[in-house]
Amino acid sequence: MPTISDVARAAGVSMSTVSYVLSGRRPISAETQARVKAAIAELGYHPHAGARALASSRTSVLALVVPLRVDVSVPVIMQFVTAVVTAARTYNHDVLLLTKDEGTAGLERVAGATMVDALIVMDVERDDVRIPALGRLKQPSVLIGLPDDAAGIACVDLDFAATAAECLKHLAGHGHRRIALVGPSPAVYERGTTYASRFLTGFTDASAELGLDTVAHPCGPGAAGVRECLAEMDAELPEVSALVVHNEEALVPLLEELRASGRRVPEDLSIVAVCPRDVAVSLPVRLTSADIPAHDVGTLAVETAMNLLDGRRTPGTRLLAPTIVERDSCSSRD
Amino acid sequence: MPTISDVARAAGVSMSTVSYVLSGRRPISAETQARVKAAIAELGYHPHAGARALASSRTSVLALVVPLRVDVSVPVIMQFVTAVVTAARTYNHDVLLLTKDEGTAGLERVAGATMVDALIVMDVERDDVRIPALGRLKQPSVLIGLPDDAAGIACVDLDFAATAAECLKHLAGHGHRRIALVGPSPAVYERGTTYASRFLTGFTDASAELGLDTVAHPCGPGAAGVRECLAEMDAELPEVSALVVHNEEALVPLLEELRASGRRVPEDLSIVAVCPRDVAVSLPVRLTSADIPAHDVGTLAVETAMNLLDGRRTPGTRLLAPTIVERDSCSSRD
DNA sequence: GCTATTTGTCGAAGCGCTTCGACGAACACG
DNA sequence: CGTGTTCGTCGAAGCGCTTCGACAAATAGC
Repeated sequence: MPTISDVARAAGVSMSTVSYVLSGRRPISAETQARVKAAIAELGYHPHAGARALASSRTSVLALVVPLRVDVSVPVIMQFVTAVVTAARTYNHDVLLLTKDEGTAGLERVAGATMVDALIVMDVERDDVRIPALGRLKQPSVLIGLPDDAAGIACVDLDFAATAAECLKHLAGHGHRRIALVGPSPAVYERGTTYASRFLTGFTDASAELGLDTVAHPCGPGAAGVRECLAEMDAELPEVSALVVHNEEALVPLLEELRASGRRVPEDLSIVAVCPRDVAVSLPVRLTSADIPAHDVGTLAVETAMNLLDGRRTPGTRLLAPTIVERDSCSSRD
Repeated sequence: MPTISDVARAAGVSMSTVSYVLSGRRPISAETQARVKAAIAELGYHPHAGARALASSRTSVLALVVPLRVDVSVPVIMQFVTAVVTAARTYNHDVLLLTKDEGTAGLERVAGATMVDALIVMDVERDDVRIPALGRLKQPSVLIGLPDDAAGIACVDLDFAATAAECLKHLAGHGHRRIALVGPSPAVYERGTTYASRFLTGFTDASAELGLDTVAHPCGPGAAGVRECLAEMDAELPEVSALVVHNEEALVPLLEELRASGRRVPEDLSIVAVCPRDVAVSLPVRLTSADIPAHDVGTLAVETAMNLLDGRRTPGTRLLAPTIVERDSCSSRD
């Protein structure tokens, strides 16, 4: 492996000149640059990441903490991950993958060892123990999600309250007045992931504002969970004409259950789902949905981290506005 | 951030002694060890990863290259990823995540910069351009998959040929003689991922050996793909009594299509699927399946990498034996 | 009891890079 | 034409760690 001094010798310049050609931190004449670059290419030189990190205290690596086997849908997680990795690469950074189950120790390990320049943390909970730990690190961090108290840490997420409101407005616009929310599984609420409660709050508020009759219920896993949820809703508010489904896992069994009980979508029952685009279009009925913009959120998280690294001030919290895409699961009721 | 010399001073020893306490490469008396460890704990010392990498040429990081938005099922990819990350941690390594779309350049970048000790590459194709590139690196690598010519690189995968044979034996054991294979989408074959062809070969060979009547067809995406695939099979080999499904994406639309056309599973048609356990159990009918042991494969890949790093010789290719788990989608035919 | 060996520790030399200060050369200004 | 600047380059001092050789002390071997 050639080193910077091999390059310097080959190009007939000093090491520092090579370094400045690479970093652009000082002006170097065009001819010298050309010679250095030629030498680099010819020798197949790559700067040693460790040496660079040691000398510059910059690693060009971002940590990304992902949840493992939780009730967040796996494809959505993967979308975040690919968005973050792709965005990081556009800033010449790589991504070190940590799992949530390492908890606080994992964060302290990679930060303490100066393995990363910044951290991006997914699936933060209402009162996440990792937040104070992140605050203690010398590296900046960005949360994907919105805890009760972010303690000054930057957050990025979809605006779930606004999303709920949009779903209701969409249905109300189609003439629906009696609407039920099929929420995430009770486990999600218990775990304290705030997107569930933010959505619920948005739902309740918008319902009042629009003067609708609504109920909301969590929905447990599997066909059994769906059946139970539907039954309870039916008891509390009979004859709903539309469903807002904020639970990806429930989508397949829900449609199956409705079909089995003879309720057609959208003729008998309209549905607006909150899920990524590809899930919405891959089901038997193409669902009108509020897309979860995993890609945008991931990209924005990386951008925020980069701003922080460059010492730029950034807004504490960025909530992305929802977009509803009309497909085939909503009918008008007049 | 305290450095090793802060620790040394606090413990009243030399830097090298601290280093040897940490690495265990030289004998250090119990008392000294205790003092050093106390100092480390008190100061909250973490060795600087870059400095360590520079001095020792070891990074404690593994690269993992994952496919992005391909026709491999996302949950399966995620299982590999979590298995690799978890296994890596048991060896005190972290994982740097690369995406396949960076191609050869990504491998050369992280290896050339000495960011990683070894590379694990998923989704290798029949004649993958990355294989020669991997051979040129100074770091060892492990492939998940089995190319035509691994060029001396270690490979780990499920034994798909044996899996196909097991599926057929299972069905034959239940008295089925006319069996169809619903294969991956044509795109998978074209891309040259060998698991598809290995499975197909195993299927054909076992079929001949067992004296069965079989057909095999790829199956395109969505309900349309499934319908077309079923129709063609029906034309070529009418009245099959069982299906081997080697296509996760097709599972949901396939079951839906069978239900719609009034064919009950398993009364009218038996099914053995090749998919991860959780997919098999989450469908309307719990499927008898050959589990894809993503966890085992990922773990084994990391173990292999570690052996390689320690200079231990390892077998060139490790193919894991399949396991068929009986559930509710196979009936006996006498 | 005297030479080998082992045990426990230290000092110093790098690992490959960035960055600061220095300095001559070229250029600008009045 | 002197005096400031800017430009382009160099040398050297680290960044924090590992590891090699050295060496005193303790232990073993005969």
